[in-house]
Amino acid sequence: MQLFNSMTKKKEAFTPLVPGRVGLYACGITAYDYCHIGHARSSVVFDTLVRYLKKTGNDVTFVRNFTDIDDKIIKRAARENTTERDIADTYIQAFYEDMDALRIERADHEPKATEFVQEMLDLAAKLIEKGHAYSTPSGDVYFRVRSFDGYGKLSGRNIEEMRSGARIAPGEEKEDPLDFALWKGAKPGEPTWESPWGPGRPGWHLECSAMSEKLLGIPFDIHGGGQDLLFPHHENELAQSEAATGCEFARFWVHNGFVQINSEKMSKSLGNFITIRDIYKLYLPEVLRFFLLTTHYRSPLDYSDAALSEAEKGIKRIYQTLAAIDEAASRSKWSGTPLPEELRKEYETHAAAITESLEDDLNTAAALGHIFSLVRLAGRILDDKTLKKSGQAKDLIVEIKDTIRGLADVFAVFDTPPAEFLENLKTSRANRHKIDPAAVEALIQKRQEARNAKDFAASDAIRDELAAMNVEVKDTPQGTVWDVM
RNA sequence: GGCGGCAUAGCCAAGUGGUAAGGCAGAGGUCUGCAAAACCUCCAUUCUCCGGUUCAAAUCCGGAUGCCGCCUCCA
Repeated sequence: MQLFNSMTKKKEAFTPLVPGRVGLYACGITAYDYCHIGHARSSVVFDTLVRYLKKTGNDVTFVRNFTDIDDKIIKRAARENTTERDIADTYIQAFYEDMDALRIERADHEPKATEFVQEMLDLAAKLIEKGHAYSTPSGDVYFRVRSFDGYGKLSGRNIEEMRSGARIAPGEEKEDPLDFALWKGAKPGEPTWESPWGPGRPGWHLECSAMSEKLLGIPFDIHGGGQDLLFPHHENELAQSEAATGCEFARFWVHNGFVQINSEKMSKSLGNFITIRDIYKLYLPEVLRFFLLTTHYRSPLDYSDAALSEAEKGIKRIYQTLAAIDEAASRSKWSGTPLPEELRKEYETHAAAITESLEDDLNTAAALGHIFSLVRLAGRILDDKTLKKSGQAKDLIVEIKDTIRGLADVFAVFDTPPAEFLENLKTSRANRHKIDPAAVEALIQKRQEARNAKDFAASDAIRDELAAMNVEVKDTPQGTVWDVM
């Protein structure tokens, strides 16, 4: 497949180092708070990529780490008068709850930084030995940025330009403002580990270098993460690993775009921070996942209630078609009316285009476009009085259904039984609008009585009343049913 | 200030040289007591603007304008 490589800034044909085996490392969360929509996006992007690589025949080893020791965790533990371990465990647990609902598969390895302290110490020692790092009197260890020629090659910066902006903070014993910490000497009240340089704790960048090398070996195929990690995190990881080993670190760098709120970056200071669990209160997880797939993974994605609700309508339509196909296909007698060749061709064109879209830098947005085209094709057949009785046409719509549902192993949507999805959606929407089903049923009963009496003025008035509650009524041959708008 | 990205219909969005996918909204139709839902059909001679390259450009090059991100922790 073609994959955009942040290192070269262009799409390249992706082929694993060892044919049929892919090693992928994605930076996971720092466990100090609930996951937000941005984490959801990043997780969905790499989950989808892993699923696609597996589907196309690769044996994938996927590593996603947890940062369980860092400034923010320490701060929160202090504020809540508990341990760093407790904070990390709490939010790792929350991560699993949120991500399981989003159908994010567990990674093959989910290392925690604190489990790899020895590997980090070894790596730091190796860097010191090679002259790429140095320790300071207060027990810090810094990476000597200027000692590594390739520094800046990933993020497209050069050292001289960066130097002008960098400053050495008071109390830091850096040789150069650009140097970054591999190891931080102990400060009062912080958890520490023993090291050759005295007690302290690991710097953030070091963990990913140590864990990826240990679990995947270097070089590995794909390193992923959010666009914001490109600099300094990934640049620093690369410098550490390549300086220490002398060989290439990661062959492909894949970065997902940001989720924005009203075209602005989401941040706590702006007060536009949206957690995944906040969204689940209003929308089904499957709707969120579908929404995240409607935009190409490298583009910025603007989150809004309106956008999510639009996505909800879209996926509802797909499920309604799947349900309609099931129902149509359940009849037992079929005519011999032949299926027009061009309809079959249309199906094949779109079905092939779905695969081509995914092959092209995991373009889920384009793939979804073709899925909708298949939905419309099925709708046309279902709408045709002659064709809907044709055995050949039935075969095609069933094939359309199987194609869409078959995509579930990559998209991780579309494989809920349609009736169940539609029912869940109704419940989700009813909750969102605070609709009391019993009250609705009572009104519908009243309306039915009016209708039976042919008192349409009264029945329409009740319908208006329901509409004001966001309830829509549908009079079907099987009786009146309702749904939430 | 340095580096980078983006600009496609009312809104969202795909599209890296061959003549504008798809979704939502909207309009018309089928159905219906009337509706709704569903389904069908229609809906950008044009891709922020100005130049250039080319037989051919939304797509490449140069310039302008606007928006955004990174450069400090961040998915």
